[in-house]
Amino acid sequence: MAGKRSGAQSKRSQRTRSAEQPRHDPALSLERIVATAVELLDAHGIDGLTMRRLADHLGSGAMSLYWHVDNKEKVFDLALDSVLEYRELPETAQSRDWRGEVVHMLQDWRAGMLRHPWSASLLPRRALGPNILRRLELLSRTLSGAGVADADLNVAIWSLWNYVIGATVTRASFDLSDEDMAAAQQRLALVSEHYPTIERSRLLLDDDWDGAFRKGLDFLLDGLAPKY
Amino acid sequence: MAGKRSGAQSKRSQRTRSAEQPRHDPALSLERIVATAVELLDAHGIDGLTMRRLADHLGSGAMSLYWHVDNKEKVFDLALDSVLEYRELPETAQSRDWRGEVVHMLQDWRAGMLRHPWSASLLPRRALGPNILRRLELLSRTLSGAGVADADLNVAIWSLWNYVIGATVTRASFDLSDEDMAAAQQRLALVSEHYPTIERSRLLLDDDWDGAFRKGLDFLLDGLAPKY
DNA sequence: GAAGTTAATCGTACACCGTACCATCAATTA
DNA sequence: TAATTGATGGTACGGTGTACGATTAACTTC
Repeated sequence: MAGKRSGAQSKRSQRTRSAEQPRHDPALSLERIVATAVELLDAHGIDGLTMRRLADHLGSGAMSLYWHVDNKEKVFDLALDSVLEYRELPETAQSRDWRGEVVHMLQDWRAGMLRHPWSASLLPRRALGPNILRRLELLSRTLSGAGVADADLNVAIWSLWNYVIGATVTRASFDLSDEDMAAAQQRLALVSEHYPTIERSRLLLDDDWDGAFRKGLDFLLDGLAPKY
Repeated sequence: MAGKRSGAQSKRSQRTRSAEQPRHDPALSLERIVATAVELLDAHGIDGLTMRRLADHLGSGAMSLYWHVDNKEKVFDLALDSVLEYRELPETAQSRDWRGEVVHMLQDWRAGMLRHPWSASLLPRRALGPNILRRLELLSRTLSGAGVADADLNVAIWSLWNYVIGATVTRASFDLSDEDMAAAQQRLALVSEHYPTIERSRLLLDDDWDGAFRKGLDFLLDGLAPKY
């Protein structure tokens, strides 16, 4: 099988030879493609990204994309990963306040995905991109530095990961159109009837999502590392 | 706008008048449609469900489905919700061992979704179906009965929810084809190089997902309700 | 009975999708 | 100059969701 440029990451790239352009310089590039894909996803949602539309916005023909990208799935992969870049806190100053670091990174994680709600719905079906791995590595290092034993690291990381992903996916699923929101409101009427405890705790009405995320995260960290 | 049978839940149904058939009895029914959709999703994954194929398996024409269902999205909604039915533990015996109850229900939740991996990837974009609400109500009631104050209930529920959803979505995303698994293995080679801490803790290699889920859940419950 | 209404089914058609295949052209290399 | 390669894109194919309208069978009302 294999397309024209399958295998590793294709593209020209390193080859320090000289400061010459590859050939002319190509109209398309992976970077431009991914950036435009993210724009389209932001603007029109996950179903609003089609190869033809993407090509249009890039001023090229649809099939030209396929020289740079194996298929549409890859575009999704790249778009998702591009949203998950993370710049570390400027001054780590040697592991001081590990808890603050963890909270910061996880809040940033969530915030980054919520800025692009489609990313949450993309997540379930994709493997781990490099940026996710980088975040996991960072998290591991921080927890490890805080004294968490290697044997416990696994569970700790997964717990935090699960919490963040779940929170993000959930929050994103509530970012619905006004129409859907109206339907949801309507459903809440039924809720009060059949689900009294939910009603009493105002579970679905309280919209301080960020605060709830932070609080729950604190509880989880309490449970994970009561001794540190 | 509106299709022929929009509005509430359509269908004939209650009307206790007499034990007579609605008309003849229709070849199609919401129940049959949903059940078959779940079969197809189980067998061929999320992209394997098309209206035409669904109709074929039901022995009907594709457009016939649209009398019972507004559109394909609704089929997904119904399929997802149908997977999330829950039978309570037979003998609740008045709130004894609330923690055991919570763990049971959340494990069941996760297990149910993992039995139908497509359900996890469906979740992010759908609103709360009745069965999810029922589970949330149950969870609320149990925690409330265990003494959690109404003010804290909100955060507690969301934390548990987040954890379960995240764990399920993550686990499901690793249920990939053999081919994808091979690619993942290959990526692990790079991991060892660039992500030493991940490598050391064997984060991605340890596959005792169920155990990790249980342990992390315990940690979370420890943090949530240390005093109960 | 007849006539009208409604529940339910489905064939056809349309716009759009991802992408295989192949032709094309510009720049580089020989 | 000729050959090679990087990069682009037109056309076409098989598939999708579903709008529209025709069709039939059962029930309701006279």
